[in-house]
Amino acid sequence: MKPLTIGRLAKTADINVETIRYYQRIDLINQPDKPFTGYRVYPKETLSRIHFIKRAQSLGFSLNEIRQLLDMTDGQCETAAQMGQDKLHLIRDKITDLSKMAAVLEDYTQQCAVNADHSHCPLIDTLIDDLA
Amino acid sequence: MKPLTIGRLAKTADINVETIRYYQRIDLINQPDKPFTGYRVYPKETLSRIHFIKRAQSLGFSLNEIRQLLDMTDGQCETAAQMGQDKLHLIRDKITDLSKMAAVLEDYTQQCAVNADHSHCPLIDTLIDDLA
DNA sequence: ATAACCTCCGTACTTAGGTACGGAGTCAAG
DNA sequence: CTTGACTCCGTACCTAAGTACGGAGGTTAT
Repeated sequence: MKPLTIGRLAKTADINVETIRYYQRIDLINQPDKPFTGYRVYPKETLSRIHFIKRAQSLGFSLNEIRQLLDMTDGQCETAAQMGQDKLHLIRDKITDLSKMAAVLEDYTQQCAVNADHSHCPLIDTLIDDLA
Repeated sequence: MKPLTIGRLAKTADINVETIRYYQRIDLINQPDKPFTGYRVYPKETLSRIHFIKRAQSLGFSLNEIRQLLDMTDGQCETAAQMGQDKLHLIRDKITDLSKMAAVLEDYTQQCAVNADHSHCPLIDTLIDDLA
């Protein structure tokens, strides 16, 4: 197997080389030691880590929050439980909000379909108030 | 009732005056005409609009996406339906991902509680793989 | 063994979403 | 009728999350 250099890592993770370097700079992933000669080689765990980062990011977590989530999984099982709970609440809240949002949008698109009368979109204010 | 000047609007919406001005610059809300003398006065709809923006933002929508959502409610009922559907899918996907995330986190915190053995957090890799 | 490609590293630039500043005008309470 | 607070506007600055660049050196396919 070819050594997992930064370029291959980037390609595999479908992410920019510069982004990896950026993640290293901000200590999200750690940079393997540079061998006496040649290029740095990354362990496959780094790939998993990047996957996790990307997924968490797509869920609206900031890199700082993600760092916390990762630190949480990296050790210190004890102190972490509360943080897990906190994040969990955060996530549940997001889900609740998104569900409302989805309901409103569904309603909207449905009304749009039913109401061939396009002169007034009936949800202008409804959209806003229903979210409250 | 005192006229809704930018400062009062900001205070009511719990948002910075500068942010309102920023939203105006990027055409997210529109700036009322300046009277010959005196300050601009905002209609109460602007407040609803800001509420919507903030809420949508907290759901992970960018200001650009929010502009689209708002344009959608502001007129052009017809062309908008598809966009509503698209957003809906996007939201549903987010919900799905968040649910998985929540499940994993729940599992994690539970294991943490059960496993008084804090020397190894059992979910380091699980967390990552379970998300796939 | 040499061209084509990759890595390394520092530095600089970019976009999104704001915040801060400063001077000039406006308003309102004492 | 003045003093303190607010508005207006332009411009500049800030953080997060990258992206781009460029030269010097390492590596690999032909």
